[in-house]
Amino acid sequence: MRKKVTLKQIARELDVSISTVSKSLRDSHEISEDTRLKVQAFAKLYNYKPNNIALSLKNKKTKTIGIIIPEIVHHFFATVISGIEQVANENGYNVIVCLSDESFDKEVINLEMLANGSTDGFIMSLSKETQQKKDFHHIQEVINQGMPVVLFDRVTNDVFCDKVIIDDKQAAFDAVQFLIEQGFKNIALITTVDYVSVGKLRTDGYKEALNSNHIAIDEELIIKIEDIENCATKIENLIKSHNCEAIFAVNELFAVTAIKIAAQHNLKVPYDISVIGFTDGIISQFSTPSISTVSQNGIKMGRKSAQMLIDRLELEDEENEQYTTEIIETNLIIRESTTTK
Amino acid sequence: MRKKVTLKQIARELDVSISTVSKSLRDSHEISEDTRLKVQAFAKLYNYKPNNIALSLKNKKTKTIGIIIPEIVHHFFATVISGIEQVANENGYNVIVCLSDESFDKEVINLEMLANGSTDGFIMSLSKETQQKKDFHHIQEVINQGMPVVLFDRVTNDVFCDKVIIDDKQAAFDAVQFLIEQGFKNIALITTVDYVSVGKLRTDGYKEALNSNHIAIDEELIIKIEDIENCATKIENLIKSHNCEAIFAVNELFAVTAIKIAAQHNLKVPYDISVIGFTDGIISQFSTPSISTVSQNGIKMGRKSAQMLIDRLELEDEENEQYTTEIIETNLIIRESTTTK
DNA sequence: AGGGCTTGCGAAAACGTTTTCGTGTTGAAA
DNA sequence: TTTCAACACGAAAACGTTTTCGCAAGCCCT
Repeated sequence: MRKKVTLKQIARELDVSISTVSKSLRDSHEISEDTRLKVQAFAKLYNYKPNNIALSLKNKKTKTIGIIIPEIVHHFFATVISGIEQVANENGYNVIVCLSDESFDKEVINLEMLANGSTDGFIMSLSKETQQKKDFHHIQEVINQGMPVVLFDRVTNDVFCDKVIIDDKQAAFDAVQFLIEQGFKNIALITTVDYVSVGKLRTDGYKEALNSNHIAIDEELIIKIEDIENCATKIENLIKSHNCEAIFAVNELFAVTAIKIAAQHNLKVPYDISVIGFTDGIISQFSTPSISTVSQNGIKMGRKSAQMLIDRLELEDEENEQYTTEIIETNLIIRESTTTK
Repeated sequence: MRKKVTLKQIARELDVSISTVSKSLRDSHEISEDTRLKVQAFAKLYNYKPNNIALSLKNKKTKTIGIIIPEIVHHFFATVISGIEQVANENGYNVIVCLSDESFDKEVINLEMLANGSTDGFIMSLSKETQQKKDFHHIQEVINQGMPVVLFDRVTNDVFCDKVIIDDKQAAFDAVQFLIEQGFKNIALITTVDYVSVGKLRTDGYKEALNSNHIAIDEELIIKIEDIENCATKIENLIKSHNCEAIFAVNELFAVTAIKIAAQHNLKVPYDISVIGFTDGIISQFSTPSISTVSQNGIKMGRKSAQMLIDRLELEDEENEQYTTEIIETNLIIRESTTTK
């Protein structure tokens, strides 16, 4: 077992000082070519690589980005991480991933754990519980300590920092508008409870689309799902009791579940009901029928978030207090789950 | 902006030495109750938290696990990370995630980057390119330096370390055996090229199942996909040219693609063709028809990997050279894509 | 020969901890 | 009064770097 070699060991072997070794390896002009080459050869032979931890301590920079998200087993979040990782790597950063599991406490613990020197900044998406409690002191705290934070997707207005979002309301509006243009009037909405920020926004977009087309909002056609486990009966009732012609679902799971339940009642999508979902994930692409959906480009979102964070990290002096909110465009992908009336 | 407070600053404020502060906070009996309480109160007030980097440098332990996987936008890998993260968190470790993107070079770069002090050990799954080149010197190198490595799923016999796998061959055998028991004889295989270790093993299992049931292997019924993009024609040919009654696919994507293509040719699954896939991901669960599949428990795999790594990290003295290979059980989940003949 | 410059190198501080060891003060025992 | 232990605290080393500064030797110029 050949342990990693340090400057000190090289110095001892070659009978020079540590400073000389360090300078030689960094091609300092202070060192004669003789010594420089000798040291470099030796270092190469023993495969010397500087210790990152020591460097971090010295430079007060870890070159590491902390990511805190609700869960990773979720195609959208996975793509975002993927995007973050790309840009991070391009800029010599590593990413350290923590999962809050939708729990406020875990979010706080993870944040505090990483804030003690482990990372230079954070990219986060809020947990459901955090959004519900509206308690963001932990985030404010790390910002006060001078660590930049970028919030994405599930954000809040209560903390000032850079943000990357999609225009959820507009995207929902567009989707519903599309359905209306296909001739549908009785359009149902399957959404989340209101404290989930994106769910609320998409609901707003839905309502606005109906309003601007002078279609009355029928509250019976709107159902709010708390947990996916026992949503079946609610959706069942929706499909049976009303003659809904089309459904806008605020995520993939709701969309595919609706399609399944419809099928169980001998209603074929899209012939009997049209469905549009949200998020272009695996489900939308591969289910039969494939699902028309609002595509939010997770990779792009991740890349943008990482770029904003790194920019701020490498600015450092200017103290640019101008926080910006970046909006990633969405687009409607029309597949097999929609048709015209 | 209130920067993080250090021992030194507390010491200066209270006019005591750094040692005294450190000892007070660690409840040393060397310190009088007076000073101890005074220091603790002050530290609490200023929300002192020890700097992780400094601790890492001192202890030569980072309490961080490096994960290197081919990609994260893949349900299986996401579940594994999730499992790793659970156990890591329970034991006070963080995880730092790097993606090789199926590239050998990126795998090497990431490994070397993290090996310079950033992590205490690694959990990896090999990239396709690495498996193709059969070059594992980078992994051997970090092991030689005394950092434990756990390989999972895509492993190799050429490097000695702890491993966590499923019994791919047996699982494939079971799946095909099941099809045979349903009365099918013309069973096709959609698999990967041979250098993907798990693909090869699953292919072996398929063949063995046929053999042990005295069914001749028809090479025309076996197709090997290199990249998913243009596999359509191959699968099309398979479905059209042969009267294959059932298909065993070595992953979800192949399975769902086969079902789609079959549908395009007016062949209904499972009435005309039965299909079994591999990996119980989103696709299998939510596509219509839902897909019978071999379920590999990613969470369990991740948890086990993390546990093995941490065990070895915290053993440290015993130099236990006994490497073990853990096998995670799989089970066949029968859904709508299979029927009896 | 003396002053000044360049060259080549080492000592030491700094980053923030923990821990070992030493040391001065006190009180009590001899 | 001397001796000794207990007590309370500080100095310093260590982890592995980088970088500033100082210093000695050699050279050139006058």
